[in-house]
Order: sequence, then structure tokens, then C-alpha cells
Amino acid sequence: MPVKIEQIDACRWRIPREGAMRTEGLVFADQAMIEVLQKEQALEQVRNVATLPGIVGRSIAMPDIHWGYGFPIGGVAAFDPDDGGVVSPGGVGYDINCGVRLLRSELEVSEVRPRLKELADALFRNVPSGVGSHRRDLKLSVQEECKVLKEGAHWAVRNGFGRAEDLEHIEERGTLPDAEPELVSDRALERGRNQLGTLGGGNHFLEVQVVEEIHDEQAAAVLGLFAGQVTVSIHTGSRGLGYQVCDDSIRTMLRAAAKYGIHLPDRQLCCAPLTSPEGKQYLAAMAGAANFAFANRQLITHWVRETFEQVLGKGPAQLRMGLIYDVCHNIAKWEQHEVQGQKRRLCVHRKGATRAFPPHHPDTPALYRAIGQPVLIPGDMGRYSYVLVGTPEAFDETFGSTCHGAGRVLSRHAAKKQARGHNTETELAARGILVRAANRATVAEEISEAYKDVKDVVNIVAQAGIGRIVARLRPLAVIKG
DNA sequence: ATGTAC
Repeated sequence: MPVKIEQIDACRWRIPREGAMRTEGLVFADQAMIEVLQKEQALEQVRNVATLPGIVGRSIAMPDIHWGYGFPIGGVAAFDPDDGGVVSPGGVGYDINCGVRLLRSELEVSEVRPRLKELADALFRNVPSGVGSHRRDLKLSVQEECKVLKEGAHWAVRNGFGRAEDLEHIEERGTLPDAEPELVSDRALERGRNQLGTLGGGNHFLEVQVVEEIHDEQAAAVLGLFAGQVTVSIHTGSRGLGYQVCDDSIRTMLRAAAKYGIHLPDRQLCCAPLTSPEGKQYLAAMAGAANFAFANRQLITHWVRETFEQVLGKGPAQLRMGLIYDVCHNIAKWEQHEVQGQKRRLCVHRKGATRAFPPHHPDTPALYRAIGQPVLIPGDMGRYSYVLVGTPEAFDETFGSTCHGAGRVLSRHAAKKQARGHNTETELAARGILVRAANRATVAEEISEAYKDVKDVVNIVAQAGIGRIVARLRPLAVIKG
């Protein structure tokens, strides 16, 4: 049965409160997207989230929403601990702190093109990719791994991977507080030991890009972006460790939901009150996995810089590969938000949604205070990605959140079927995009046609005012899992 | 997303 939905304006839709819903749903989309969504499960998931105890504001869906485990991917939901609010592993996702970071450079595309093949090969060699990828040169002791879980990107910088100033340009400065590695299972720790500094599979990637369009000159200048410039994007998360933390937590949360008498329209929404031991334990284990992901992206950054230096024969001062920003899109976090004129400390779940804090927010890096927090939106490997900044409207309407990517339109299976008879790598190479992949099947699953055009997604968030477009980046070389 | 089920 289709979910009842009412149009608010050109890019906003309301799912009215009914049945067990404690609040209404708010979906950012255009007419065409809603028509597609009516045939899928995702809107029902928005409605299910609205039934959870202690939800504050609305159950929110971004234009890249699609079906996920319990909560939709592309969803935002905030909960109040003082009103029975809950935390749910399904509201974060299996890849805890999956996120994106963007490195700038002082290079023009013309300088890199002649060495692009060499660069792609070297990056592919130096950053392990693919499901199950690991590093032969770095297997941590469990004791050291626990330090990674406590310290996140700080651990990486302290051990010579990257620069102190990188930390200023990471969400939460690259470390979630209150991580408790003791709450992470032996199995999760074992899975993570040799996976730090690896890309993984699926839609994760490492991309050399060129800035092809500047939409906001002033903001671009503040971020250090210019047309024709080479940038690097890294999209990955907490690998097998985060997966295992989520999987372990789901078992606990199913028991907890029953124990605390929480009605679940879908077992995959299993959760526990934020004030309960189970809720606190999940958040502490999740923070450890999130810190692993921050460290992961920081290590990869170090090897990307090293690779550029080696291949192009230039030093750090010439390349100036500074970190523009690193932002999470699968996480639950304590944040201060104003609700009906009152400041409240809420647990904001963003699952396939990106934090987009406004100008002058204290958590926006000092250098970017005037323009807002950078928001990194990857598209598909054949088209482009976007850089946005957060807005006051996002802070008011979506707990400071916006979309996270293009959003799939074809299942992995359907994409593979469509790619049959095509040589995707050759076709992309003909368009000036080099692909290096650990697995050819992954390339087939990741064809452009498998995704919405990310332009349509960011145009909606820009039109709605929950993000401001700064620049568009086109891929030159893509390292895939 | 994920040693794509232990």
C-alpha cells in the first residue's frame, strides 16, 4: 500500500501523523522522485522511525533516500534522552562513520594528466581496496588498536600519518569522545587489526578529480578551491570492525527493546533508551568504530600525499595538499539544538545524511566560520561530486543535516545485468576517467546508470535551502574496491 | 556497507 504523502512545496513533502506515529515525516524530493519512492519501502521506513519513543521534530528523509536496514538510508532522526528517546544501530547503519574527505592541491589538471596513469596505478598499489582488503605492512596489536578506537585521527597524526592542522578540518576534530574499546568485541577487534588504512568495496572510492565548476566564488576561495584544480576525495568507513560492532549491537538491542517495552513496527528498528546501559554501551562502542573510521581516512590521506609526491616528484610545499574537510554520513551524535525555542541536548542519527552546520556555529572550523561547514557529496564514478556548505535553514529544519550522495536507482544485481555487454572501464577511459578496481563485478555494480544524477539531488537541497552549492568536481582517476 | 551466512 502506498504511503500517504502531501506536497508542502516544490521540494518538501509531509507524511501525516497517523497510527503509532509520534510525529510526522518530512521528505525532501521533487515530484518525479516521490513517484519512484511510492513504489519502494523507504517512505514506510520514514513512517516507522516516526513511531520510536522520544523522537524530536520530524522523521526526515533527504532526496537520496532509499531502503536500508530498519531506518532508510538518507534519513535523519533526533531523540531526546529526557523524553524516553532511543538510540538504534539501524539508525546509524552497518558502516559506522562512513564518510568523505576532500583534499585540495596546488596542481592544475594539465600538470597531472600526463602522469595520470602512473598516479592511478600507484594509488591503487598504495591503498588496498576491495572487500576483505588489508595491509600487509600494518597489523596492529590489540592494545594499539584500542588506542585507535579511543583517539581516532589523533592517533594517526601522533604516529606520523598526516599533519596536526588536518585535525582542525575533521568533523569532531577526528575524535568522538567517550569511546570505550572494552565494549568492542574481540571479533570486531580481530577484524579491524589489519584493515586500518584500507578502502573496502562497494561504493567506497578514492578519486583524483578536477574542479570543473565553481558555483560560489567567495566560498570556494575560502575553501582554497579554484577551477581546473586537482583535488582528491576519499570515501570509506570503519570496514569490518564497524560492521561487527553493528552486528553485535543488534543482538543486544533486540533484547533491550523487549526489556524496555519498546514497540517496534519492524524488528530492524531495535533500539534502547539513551539513558539505559544498553543505549550508552552502543554509543560508546559506536564511538570507537567511528574513531577507527576517522583514523582510516587519515592514514589513507597520508599515503595519497606520499604517492603524489613520489609520482609527480614534488614536495609537500609545492603540492599543498591540505585537508579541506572530513565529514561523516553514518553516525549518531550528541548535539545541541533548539527545539521550539528551547536548547536541548539531542542524539541525532544521520544515516546516509551529512552534517551541514551553518556559518558561525562553534563546531564549524574557524577558517570556515563565515561560510559554514563544508559538506561533501559524492556522485557516481562516471559523473561528478559536489562541495556544499551548511546553512542556517538546515540547522533549523533538519538538525543541521543535508543529503549524502546520489542514491541508488538500480539494485546491485540490476546494475550488473545492465552493464553486461559493456566494457565499463574502456568506456570511462574514453571519457577521460581511469578506473582501477580490485573487482570487476564492483565496477559493474557502480555504473552511472545505477545511481540518480547527484545534480538532481543537490539541486533539491539547494532549492530547499538546506545546503549551498560551492563547486562541482569531475573524476579523473577512480580507485574502487 | 560486510571475511555478501558460521
